[in-house]
Parts: sequence; C-alpha cells; structure tokens
Amino acid sequence: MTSFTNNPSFPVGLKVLAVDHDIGALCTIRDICNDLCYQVITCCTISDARNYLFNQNFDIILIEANMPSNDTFDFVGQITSHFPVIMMSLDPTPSSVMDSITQGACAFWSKPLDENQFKIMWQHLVRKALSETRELPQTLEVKGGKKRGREDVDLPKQPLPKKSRLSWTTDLDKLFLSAMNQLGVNSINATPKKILKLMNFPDLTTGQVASHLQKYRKYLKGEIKKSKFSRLSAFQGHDEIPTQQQHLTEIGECDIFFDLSELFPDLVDNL
DNA sequence: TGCCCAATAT
DNA sequence: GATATTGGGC
Repeated sequence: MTSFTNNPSFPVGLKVLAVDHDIGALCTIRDICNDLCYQVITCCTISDARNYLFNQNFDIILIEANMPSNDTFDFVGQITSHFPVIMMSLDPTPSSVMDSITQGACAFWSKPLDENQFKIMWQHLVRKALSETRELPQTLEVKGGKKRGREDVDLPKQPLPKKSRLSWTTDLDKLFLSAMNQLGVNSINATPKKILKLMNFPDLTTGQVASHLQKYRKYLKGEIKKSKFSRLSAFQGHDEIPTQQQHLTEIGECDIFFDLSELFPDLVDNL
C-alpha cells in the first residue's frame, strides 16, 4: 500500500463481506479488494451472509440491493447498527436507495463498481467509529473471530484513547501544498477552510490546517527555513524562498503531481 | 455568527 | 520545535 499506511487514519487489511447473487460482480469485488490488500469474503445469499456474520467479524459489508430474496432490507436493518453497510445496484432506483438509507446503510454505489470507491470506503468505518465510540481510526484494525449480536453490550468497549496530535507527514504536506497551489499561494482565497476542502483528507480539521498555514506563511516570509516547514524539503534540497511562480513550478508541475495521481487519481482528475 | 489569523499554550 | 488552542477582529 501507499505510504499513507503510516497515517493513523488509514486502516490496514480492511475486512470486507460482499453479498451478491451475481457471481461476476463478486469476482470483480474480489479482484479489487485483492488489489487493495483488503481481506474479502464473498457470498451469494443473505442466509450465507448471516452465517458469516455469526462466525466472524468484518469491518464493512457490501450488499447488492436487488437480491432475489425479499429479506435483504430486513437483514440490512438488523446489521447497520453494528457495521457500516454499503448497498449497490446496477439499477439504483429512488426507492431502493431510499430503502437502503432508511435501513441505516451508509452509502449506495451504482454499478459498475469503481475501484476508486473502494479506495476510500473505509471513510464509513471511520465515521461510524467516531460517532459511536470516539475511538481513533487506528484502533479499527481487524479484531477477528468474535461474534457480534445486536446488543450494544457485545461491542468492545475500550477506554477512550486520547486523541493524538496530528503529524504533518510528507503525504499530508503534498496535499496541503497542492491545495495552496490551486488556490494561489499568496491569494486571499488560501484560507483554512478552502484548503481543507481541497485536501479532502478524512478527519483533518480546519484548526489543524490553520495551524499549518500559519507555519507555512512564516516560511514564506523567511521566518523559518523550508526544512522546518515541510518534510518535502528533505528530498527537494533547497532552502530559498520561492516566488509564487517558482512555487507553482516547484510544487505544481513536477513529481509531486505525479505522486498525487498515484495516491489520489480522483483528486487529480478534478484539477 | 462564522471564519480568519496572530499570539499563546501545551 | 511542532502542533493545538485561544481570543480579538472582521
């Protein structure tokens, strides 16, 4: 996986249960999950899905909305309080989308499935964890084995870990500088909220961006060295303060965007 | 109010 | 030193 694995927001070995009567769709899901180093179990019926959930734990469940059996949505309603559930369909009618969401599903995906959606599907896991237990995402690695019933007492209750402070990794800096580049380094548009929006990084806060922006501006004014601002400088190897144009060239048109396109193809497509 | 940002705290 | 929080100003 990418170097994001050293970021606490990025889960390792996400464990997925995929339920679909369409074998071809299950093969696609299996291939994508294998590409992404996710663990995946596939099955064709709700009944099999129940058995899997009874015997082992999963991080996230993917279910075809138009299964032949008529108990799909009942099943979904029973499990969404314990797992993030994503529904999917080749034909996402308003009623099937509405039924999915009212049963507690966290998303509805149109087929054909897109690997890019899988790359960020763990956001639902993070959101669920934050809303229910306030646990940090890094505690969400596969726990394995344990059966979960419907009652909340079956959910692991760990002492709330103290929220660790953000570390501005090279990857985060790339996102930050890319956002700055898009907004204009010296532009009044380069405000924390807009930067945050462009960075599109899960759980990053405006305050954290604002704090980093403050440091970045100190660097631009020459009050601190580049090496003290960004870890990127460790391999870019020069300390002079760029003009805006130099900065655009430096950050926008070279290898950083190449890296970004690998890490965030959907982001770069939108540039 | 919400947001920004410089100063200050941890 | 790096990041989070505070508080005044807009």
